[in-house]
Amino acid sequence: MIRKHSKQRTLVLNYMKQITSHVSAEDVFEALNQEGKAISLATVYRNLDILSEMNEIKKIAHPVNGYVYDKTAEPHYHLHCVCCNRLFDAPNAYVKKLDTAMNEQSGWHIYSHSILFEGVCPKCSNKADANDRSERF
Amino acid sequence: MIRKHSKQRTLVLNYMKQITSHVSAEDVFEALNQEGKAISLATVYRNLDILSEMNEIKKIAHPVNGYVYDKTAEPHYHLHCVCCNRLFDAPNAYVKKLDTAMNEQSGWHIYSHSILFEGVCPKCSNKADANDRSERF
DNA sequence: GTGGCTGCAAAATGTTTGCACGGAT
DNA sequence: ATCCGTGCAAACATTTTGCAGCCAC
Repeated sequence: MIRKHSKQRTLVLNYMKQITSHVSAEDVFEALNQEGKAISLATVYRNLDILSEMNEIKKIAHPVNGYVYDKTAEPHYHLHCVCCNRLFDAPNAYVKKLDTAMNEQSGWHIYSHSILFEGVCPKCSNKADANDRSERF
Repeated sequence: MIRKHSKQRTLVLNYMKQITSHVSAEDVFEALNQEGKAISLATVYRNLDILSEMNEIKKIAHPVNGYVYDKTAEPHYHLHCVCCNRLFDAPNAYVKKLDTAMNEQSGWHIYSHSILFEGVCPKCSNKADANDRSERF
């Protein structure tokens, strides 16, 4: 389908390229409106999906909070904090050879893979320690 | 919380232990009722969550179809067919050392990880080939 | 008898869709 | 002029919740 330029799609894309974490459609909707940029929630949903399709961003299934969008479509890995449920990018590089290996091993045509680490982020670890301490006294 | 035995939870657990793929709550609901085992959808949801909590099964975010449940809580890897959207277990073993490595690299307390391979399953590859062929003639 | 578990229906949540209008090409 | 994109509200799919009665302990 031939896509036309639209002010709203540009708003969404610019917002996505500037964020550092991972956002829901609702997040984008609220952030843009807070900035005074009027846009409807349905349009945010539509454009996030279109931008995913255009490989500008990536839609990912959050382990507990529905779908979130990633500022890039480049494959990389994630850390999920089971305590605060936030999602972070992992610091290591993408291991492309896992794809070719799985390709041969499974008989599938593999495009890419993603790794999701489950754990507790430093912030929540500290909070837990503080709680442990306070519980002891 | 103290858990009491219930006929319905046993039904759900038995069903989960016997399946080979990955199922939604709706799937479990329909399958059990088809077998003549009366159970309500809300109870299926409740028990799937309880069983996850008890580490008998695992709730996973399907990349496109909401949540599905895995017959085991043992960490392992998955293959997702972007064509038919079915989810399969990967044939390779869990690499525990990825967790310790990420632990050191990130400063997080890592529990486990999962790898999701994206690709096209053999069945869909064949279908696509057939289509290509038919389109040519 | 207490308190968890169930079915049912209602509610809540998250996302998509139909439609008439406005804007890009 | 065409037809894609928008806002709005309604529709929709999925999951959760409140409640009264039932059942396990």
